[in-house]
Order: sequence, then C-alpha cells, then structure tokens
Amino acid sequence: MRSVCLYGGTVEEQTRQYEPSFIEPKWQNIWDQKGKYSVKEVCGKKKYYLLEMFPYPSGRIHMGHVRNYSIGDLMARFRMMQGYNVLHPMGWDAFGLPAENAAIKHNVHPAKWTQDNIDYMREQLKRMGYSYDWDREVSTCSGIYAKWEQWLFLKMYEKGLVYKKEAPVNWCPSCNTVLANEQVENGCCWRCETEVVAEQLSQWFLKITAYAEDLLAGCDTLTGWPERVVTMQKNWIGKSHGIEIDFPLADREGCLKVFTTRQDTIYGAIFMSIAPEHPLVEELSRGSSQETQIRAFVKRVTSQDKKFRSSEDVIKEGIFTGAYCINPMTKNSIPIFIANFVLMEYGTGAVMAVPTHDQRDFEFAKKYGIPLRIVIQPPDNCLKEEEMTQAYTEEGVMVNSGSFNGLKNTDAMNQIADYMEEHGIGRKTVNYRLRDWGISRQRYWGNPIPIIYCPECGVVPVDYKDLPVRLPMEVDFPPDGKSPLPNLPDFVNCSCPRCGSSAKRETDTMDTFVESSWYFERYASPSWDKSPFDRDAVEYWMPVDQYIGGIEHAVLHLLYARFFTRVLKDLGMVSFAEPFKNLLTQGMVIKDGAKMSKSKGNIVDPDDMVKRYGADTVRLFLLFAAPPDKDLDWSDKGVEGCSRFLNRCWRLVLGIMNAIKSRPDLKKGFSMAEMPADAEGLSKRLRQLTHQTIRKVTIDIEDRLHFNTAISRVMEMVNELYTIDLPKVLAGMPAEDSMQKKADLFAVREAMRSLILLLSPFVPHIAEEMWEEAGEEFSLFDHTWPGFDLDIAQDEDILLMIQVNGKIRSRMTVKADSTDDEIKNAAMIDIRVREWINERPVKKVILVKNRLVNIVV
RNA sequence: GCGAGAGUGGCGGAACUGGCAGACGCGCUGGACUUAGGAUCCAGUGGUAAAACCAUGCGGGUUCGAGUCCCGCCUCUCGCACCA
Repeated sequence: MRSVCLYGGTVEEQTRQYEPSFIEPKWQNIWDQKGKYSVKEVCGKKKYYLLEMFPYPSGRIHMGHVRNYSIGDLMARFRMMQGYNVLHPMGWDAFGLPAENAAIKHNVHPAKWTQDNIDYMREQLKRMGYSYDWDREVSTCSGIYAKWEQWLFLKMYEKGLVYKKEAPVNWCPSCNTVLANEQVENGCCWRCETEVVAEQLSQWFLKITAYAEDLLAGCDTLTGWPERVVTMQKNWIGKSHGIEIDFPLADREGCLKVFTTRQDTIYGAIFMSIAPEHPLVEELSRGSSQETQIRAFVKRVTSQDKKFRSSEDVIKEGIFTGAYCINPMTKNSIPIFIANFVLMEYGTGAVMAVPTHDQRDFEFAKKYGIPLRIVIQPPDNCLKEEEMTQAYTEEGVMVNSGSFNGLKNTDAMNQIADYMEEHGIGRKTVNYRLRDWGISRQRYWGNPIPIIYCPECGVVPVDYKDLPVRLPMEVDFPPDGKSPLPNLPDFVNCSCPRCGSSAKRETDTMDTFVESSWYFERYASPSWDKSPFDRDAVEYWMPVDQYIGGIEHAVLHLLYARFFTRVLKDLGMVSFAEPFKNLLTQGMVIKDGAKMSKSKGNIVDPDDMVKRYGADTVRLFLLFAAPPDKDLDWSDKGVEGCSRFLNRCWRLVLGIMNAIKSRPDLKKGFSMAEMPADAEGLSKRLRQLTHQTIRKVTIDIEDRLHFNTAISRVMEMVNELYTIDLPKVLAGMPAEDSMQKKADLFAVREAMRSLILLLSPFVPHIAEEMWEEAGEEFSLFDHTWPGFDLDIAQDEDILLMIQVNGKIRSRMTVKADSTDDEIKNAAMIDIRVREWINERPVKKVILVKNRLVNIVV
C-alpha cells in the first residue's frame, strides 16, 4: 500500500501509473482493427496528401527516419483533425545495391534479404504508432511495380526520351556500376564515397535535358519549397545565355565552335583552348612536330580521375596543336592549344581564350608566354598589359575593339551578339549544365531494362504484352561483386519480338532513382493493374500537399521526380507538372557533434528508446528539441525531460478525474457542458489560458511549422494548470449547484479536453488513453481540432512598459479599452517615471499599442 | 572563388510586421515530502556588491527604441565549383 503523492502528498489514493509499454500497443491494435487510417477517395471532401520520403529497407529504422516520420505523422494527424481526407502512405524503395552485398556476404538472396528487412521495419514503424494507411503499402521490387515501370520506360522510348549512346561515364569501382552525374559528389560515389573513374561505356539515357527549360521555369512556381532547395535545382540546371561562335580553321576546311558568355571580350581572344577529348584533337595535331608529345599529354590527362582533374589546385597546363584558327572579328590567326582545364561536357568543348579578362586564361598565357591584349578598361585607372598580375573581370569600357570602342562592355554584349548573327559569325544560344540522366546500372537487384538486341533488327523494345521482364531468381553471386545477369543464359537468350530470331536481352538494370520518381502516384491506386495508376485516383490525391524528407535529395530525387511528372503529363497521364506543392527538408539527427553513423559509433537505436520510454516520448523529444528544418542534437537528458512532461500531463488529467469521480455532484455539472456568458474568477482565468494556448499552438503548427514552440506552449499551459491545483479546487467546491460552479466545471473540462487534443498529434497514444480516462468517446482522432475564441483569449488588462528615453523605467497595467491620452497621462504620473524625467521638459511621447509608452525628454 | 543560411546563457533552443532579450526544456542551487530519493512538488538560476550598469560574433550607422533594418568585417555550416 503505497500512496502516490499528488500536490504535496494530499491525495491518499492509488493513482494509475503511466505505462507506455501497455497503452501504446493497446491503441495501435485498436486503430489497426478499426481500420482507422485507411482512406478512400471521397468526392467533394477536401483532401490532403501528406508524404514522407520512403525508406530503403536497409534492415532497421534509424533515428533520422523516426524524426522524418514523426514530423509527418504530426502533420497528418493535425490535418485529419482539421477535417481533411488525409492520404498518408508508406512503402519501400526496395531495389538497391546493399541487398546484393548482403547476398555475397551472407549467402542470402537479395529478394529474401529485402523482404525480411521490410517485415522487420514495418513492425518498427507500427510500434511508433504512425497513422499510415498500410493497405496502400508499395514495394518497388514487386513484380507489378516493376512491370509498370518498364511500361513507362517503353512509353518514353516511343516518345524519343530514351536513347543509348556510348559515352564517358562515371564508374564506381567499389559498387561495380555506373553513376549519374547527380550521384557523383566531389568526384566520389554518393553511396560509398569511393573515387569515381571515367569509363567509356554504352549506356541508356533518359532525356531530362529536353525538359531543362521547363524544369527551370517550374522552379518559380515552387513557392512552398525551401528557397535553398529551389536555388540548388536552378544551379544544377545551370542555364546560361551566350553565343556560339565559329572560328574558321586556318589552312583547312571547317571551323572550331566555341560557346561563350563574354562575347564582349572577343577582340582579346588571342588563342584557343580545346578539351583533350575534343573530336578535332587528332586531326589538328596531325603532322605537328610534337605529335607524340601531344598524344602523351592527351592520354595522361584523360586517364586522370575526375576528382583529381577537376580539383582547383591542379595546375593549368596544355600543349600547342600546331594548328591555327581565325578570330572572326580581328581576322587574326590564333594558335589552338589543348588545355587540361577545358571540359568536353560543357558547351562545345572549346573556349576562346582571353587572358586579360579571364583568370584561367591569364594563368595559362603567363605559363606559355602568350602575349596579352586588353580590350576592357576599368572606368578609373588605365590597365597596362605588361603590369597585369591577374585578369580583369569587372565591368569597363571597350578598347582595342574596332567599331565597339568606347562602349560600356555591358552595353556592347547585345550589340556584338547582333553583329555576329547578322554576319553569320555566331548564333545566340542558351547552354545548360544539366546532362541527360544515365540510368543503366550494371547490377542484378534492380528493375531490368526491357530491351532486346537482335542480330537482324538491332535494338528492339520488349513487347508490352511480355512485361514485366522478371529477374531470374536462381542466381549465384560472383565474389568479385559483378552482376550475375550476363552469365545467365536463360535470362540473356531470348527471341526477337520482331523477327523471332534468337537474340540477347539487355542485362543492365535501371537506376533505383527511377522507382522513386513515380511511387507517389502509385500510392493513389496501389493495386491497380491496367496502367501505372488509376488516373481518377491520381487526379484526386495529387499533387502531394506536403512532402517531407532529407535535404540530401535536394537535387537527385526531387529533380528526377519533377522530370518524370512532366513526362507523365506529356504522355497525357496526369494533368499537373509539379508533384510536390510544399516541401519540408528536415535536419539531421546529431550526436556528440556528428551525424549518427555506425563508423562513428554514436548511434542511438530507436528500439531501445521505445522500450525504455515509449514511442510517444521519443516522438515528443524529436519534435521538441529543434525546429524541423534544423539539425537536432540527441540528448538522453532531453528525452527524460519529455518523459517527465508526459507523466506530468498524465497525473494532471488523472488527478482531475479522481477528484471528479469522488464527488457525484461534480460529475453531474462536469458533463453538462453549459457555459454561462459572464464568467468570473476561476473559469475566466482557465478559459483565457485555454484559448490563448489553442491559438498559439494552432498557429505554430499550421502557419509556422514550429513544432518545438508549439510544444512549449502546451508545457506552459500545464505549468499554469499545476499552479492552480485543480484537484484541490474541485475538492473544495460547494455541494450545492450554482452558476459559478457550473461555469468553473465547464472551464475545467474545456481546459482538460483542449490539452489532450492539442497534445494528440504529437503523442497520439497517451492522448487517446487520457481521452478515454477523461470519459470521452473513442476516437480522439474523430474529434476536430479545437477552435479558439479571440474574445476569450483576449486580456482585459494589458501590461505596458514605460520607457524614458528608450530605457525601461517602469511598467503599469491598463484596461484594454483605454484611450491613448488616458494611457499617456497615466504614464506621466508614474512615480518612478517622474524621478527619471526629473523636471526636464518632455519632447515627445510615443505610444505603441499593447506594448509600451516611451517618454522622450 | 560564387551562392545560400547561421552566429543569442553552462547546453538545446525562444523572441510574429523593430517595442519587457533569454519563452520552453536540460543542467545547476536551495527548500518541501520522505527510512531513502536518481520519484514528485515549490522556489531560484545571463554577468556584476548593486534598484544602477553591462550583455544577442566584431566595428560603424539609421531610429524615441535594434537580436531584428542598413554599411563594413570575422567565424562557422551547407551547396556549386577551372561552367568559358
């Protein structure tokens, strides 16, 4: 017989303990059995599509997932309570390399490994109590998903958006596969950080560049996205306006095309630099006295790995080809160099070199003793070629530039471009940094590319009726990490769909970013089998109203998904171009100053935390410790604080209910819910607190996405309720009924109900349990989000600061309806204010409504 | 180098359009209740002897009033990076 003390130990009654390990599974089962979160399209009901980036089934959920999904669940439940028809699905980005590595290491089939992981992680997510509609679960390695993705590939093929070409590609020697440009970070593989090397390979590409302009223009419509993500996308697309200029070759046919954005400097172009990979390298250097040296140079540079070659501190070097071309403006003959810093991937792979006004060209010219020619002079001082120590890249006045002399270079830009177009020297062009998306992967565990190579017909797409091309399940994984597919005759050998002769199947699989480019549409009709998705369902749910995920996909996944959506639109399959209306990029979970990772040994396992504190506490902590878009420091102490707070809420609600239950008369008044208009005393104080809290929490969640401050508002309310000591107040209420008693009881109930409702999207289990304890009906989540009344929330008395010369010297309370003059006069006669004014004449009195009075003397 | 963001107590973080700097939580200190307290409740907690003064990276400015706006620096984080 132990007494649990409430409010200084006055209540000698056994109070039920808060036991998350009991109540959390309880409510999870109830929600599950009642199908609480499965949704249908309801005509006319306002929808809300809340999506979190689906996980790769790596084995276990980590804290970053838990943070991501806790934010999502909060927002989903909040919208549900606001009356939206909320789609909140979950699935698995299930193809990928780790499954193959596991196959080699543990001798388990990737399909089994993946499925086991999915089963385990699904249980982990269920234990967190997220409001997913599990009926819509999608796994991208399933036959049906693969089928419709291959179908989309073929549609794109028909549209000319898919092509195969031999090109230098990014090869990751550790993953044994090719990577897209977006998947190379600082010259290293995005997944394993191995240095990427260049390989010449024949590869399948998706023509994302055909949408470069549209993707860029669409950026301006992404008003619900973080600005930096939009900027990153814009930079990645990298549009630049310029002009393509023809430099005729001297002593032979043809010309060298260059792309430049600085046509104003063309009169200073006194040599030419071309990339070592440039197709004219061979021809131009033929017959040169140093042909062998040129070969050696080209070979050396092209064999350097990407990271090394593109790093800033690589010295600029080059070699003269022996050939010349003509500067079309000066008509001078200028030498053509091969230079290591010129990129074949950008522009035309050739640049006109203007050493006086481009730092790279300057360094190059200095090294090889090429003379300089200034064509732009700064407005004030006069540059001299022989005194220059660096290139002058600022604005200025044109000199040495024929008929353009004397013009501001910024003004000359267009005039020169026009002149060149008129004289057939060049064409205005737009150039993009964006490259086509290489999707071939030399891997097994991915979606097969549905293509057949026929010795008669060439490249032939698989027939639609033969979809999907299935991965063979009987496979041995070679220990060298290479794909087993090319060595499987049953898979490779097939007959040509066109002529029937024996043919070979494509053995590359698709980049897994293809799956994540349309899964959000698949959720709308996850078992649909007539096409990738049911158009009506997609039109009902899409676009995603709120998308939540890590910043690491700012370019990769988000760009691909935008591209795919545009393709679907052009295929007539959807009506919209942008898939994600609002985007929230959540920060990382940090421990001891570093991102949680196995190698750092600073991982906190969600399972352990849930076991110790319960899912609600973990969720609350992740939402409370930082705003969602900032990095979050994991703190064991902080978690305890959240656990403590939930216990406090629990005792508060149960304490009130105990007091009510022990007094039949209170119970009666308590449930009547009738509020007299002119509330005074307790009820007034309580109602004001309640409505102020509702107001702040609602704004914090809905408008500002500041969940941490929303929680702090609720904490303030709880603290305030504790100082009132409601159980004691209730116990001391008179036996006979009165209007005052009714009002007070109503206000207590309103406060308690509101408190639980405000907490519910953060901590749904304890909220549901307290709701039940408070005698309310299941389910809390059928109840609408509490509204607030501004009149009730309004303070009658306002505390005003009084400043003298901008420094706070006193404060006073005034009635909310006081006039300006009343307030000013009241401030002037304040004793402390008089001392500070000290008989000096008052120059000015500034009044800021509801804030302060400032007296200037 | 370019672009974006940030710099506030011992710590995580508050402060909407300029208007009580440090909400809320952690930690710490004291007290209450206790056989006990690492449970719970109450109080305190930026600095300094101070009711005054000083404090939001540094230096200027605008203003009655600046964490917030402007100018110039410093530092950190992120993205892009020889892009012609």
